[in-house]
Amino acid sequence: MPEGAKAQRVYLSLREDISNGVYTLGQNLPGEVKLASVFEVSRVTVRRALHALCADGLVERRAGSGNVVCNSPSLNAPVAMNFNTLMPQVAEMGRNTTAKLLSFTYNKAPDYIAQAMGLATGDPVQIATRVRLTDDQPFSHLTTYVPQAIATSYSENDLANTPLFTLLERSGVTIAQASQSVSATLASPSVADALDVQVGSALLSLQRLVCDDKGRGVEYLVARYRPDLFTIDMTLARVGEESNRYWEPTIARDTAANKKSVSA
Amino acid sequence: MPEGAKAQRVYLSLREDISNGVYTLGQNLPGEVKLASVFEVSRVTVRRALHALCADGLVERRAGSGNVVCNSPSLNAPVAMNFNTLMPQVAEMGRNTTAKLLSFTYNKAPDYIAQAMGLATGDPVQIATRVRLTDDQPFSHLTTYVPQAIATSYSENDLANTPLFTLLERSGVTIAQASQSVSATLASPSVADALDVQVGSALLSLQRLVCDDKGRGVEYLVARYRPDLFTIDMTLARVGEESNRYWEPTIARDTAANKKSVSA
DNA sequence: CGCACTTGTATGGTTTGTAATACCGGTTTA
DNA sequence: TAAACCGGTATTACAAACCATACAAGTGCG
Repeated sequence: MPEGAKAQRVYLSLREDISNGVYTLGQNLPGEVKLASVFEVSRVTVRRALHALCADGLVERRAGSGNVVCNSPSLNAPVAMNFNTLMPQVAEMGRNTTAKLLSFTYNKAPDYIAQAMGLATGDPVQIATRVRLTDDQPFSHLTTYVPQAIATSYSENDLANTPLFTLLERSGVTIAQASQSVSATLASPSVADALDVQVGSALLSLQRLVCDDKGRGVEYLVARYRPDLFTIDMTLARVGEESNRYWEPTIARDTAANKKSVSA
Repeated sequence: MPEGAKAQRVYLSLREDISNGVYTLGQNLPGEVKLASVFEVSRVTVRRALHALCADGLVERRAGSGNVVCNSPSLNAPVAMNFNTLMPQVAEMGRNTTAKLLSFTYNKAPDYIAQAMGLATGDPVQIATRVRLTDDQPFSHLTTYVPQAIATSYSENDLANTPLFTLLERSGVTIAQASQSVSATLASPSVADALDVQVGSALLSLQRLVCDDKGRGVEYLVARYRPDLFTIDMTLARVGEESNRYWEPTIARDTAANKKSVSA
């Protein structure tokens, strides 16, 4: 298997560091030879990455002096969706953002999904892939799996305009519980294309299983988010006495105050 | 800029499709020539990708017959730490895992951290970098920033053995609130080395600001987690009536039951 | 100035990924 | 059985990416 372009890895890594505040706007960045030894590549490769950063307007190259950071991408970014209990804000977002339906089929679900939802292997599910945009910028790539019996109660058109929760609850499903798991993955070509990022970028990954009051799975979500446009924020309060102190999530509908405290 | 290995793109794309249910377990996958034309690469390139998939145990290659899907990824994942309210389980983990102190200095904090903690730019903070391992596998890379006045109440040795929360509360600090932000980043050379992953791998990223009862920042955490060994899990319950339904986090100390439902 | 450091440029050679083509052998189906 | 498809293998060729090196030129500082 090919190793994957090294120059691109250097480029992405440096871009990360800049947007994460490792290198601030003043006069910084290690020298080319230093970077080359850190990344264990040749200086030519480092230069390719630096040229790309320069073309992006992130660094300015000064012969004899060094490379200075002259802009930060995510600083003035239209950041971010934020949520505490995750779901409610997603529902609210449904009104402020646009969605695009990429694919829509009925098929049997992958085993691990069928198993998690409590379906027999081979049961048909509706598989829909959507992309959500804010200000014409795609920030999330969602693939949902819904048992066919439930899914037939709404149309392909509904899906493009209305959040799935609303559709499900309108269909008479009583949503009771959800369990979700957050992780990170690399952008595969298809989602990279849909999210308008480079292949190999880091993406926030979310898997969610939604169950009704009878414990049957009604939705399984596989989501990918652009980390520069989307973060999962939450605030916790320390409660309890003495040796029995523990953390409790703060239920904050209006979390505007938190946005500034922990940037991203 | 290099384009990034084609064979790898085909590999990732196919893997995505398999795990997303586009190709199910039966007898499928288009022929090699068909795939080559779809991806607009040569047949040799497709074959490389298929060989890699075969080595992963995802497809079985049958001469004369075709390629059949024989497994789905993420099934046998060696998952994972899991937590709901994040903090308590971290404290529990402190006893089951080992930690290694990589660096320990007093220095001025980066601008954006000083600002978030409400410090004057230039105020010295203790900067400690630790790696946590489970079964000798490093899974998290933590960098903590603590104001020097507070940090002097415990020793460098304490830090390697005891969770920071315990140390802080033992020092008389009244921890009141925390706000955190979850995202994804690429592995930079230094953390990649510490976490034993390739440079450019995807990592789960967590930033956390902890404040005391007077609203002063007492700890700022920058954490990186290996997505294959660590996920953030949580369960939510749907409560409320009719139009006022919303999600509420389930406070689950014992979340063993959730582990199986949403794998990773 | 002169030294130490930086980026800019040029050269040559090696490695790697990719393409195009041809041929062999197994599988399926008419 | 024979034709049509499939994957397995091999060859040749080309281009891109990468590396190592050396040297020129710009900058900052004592």
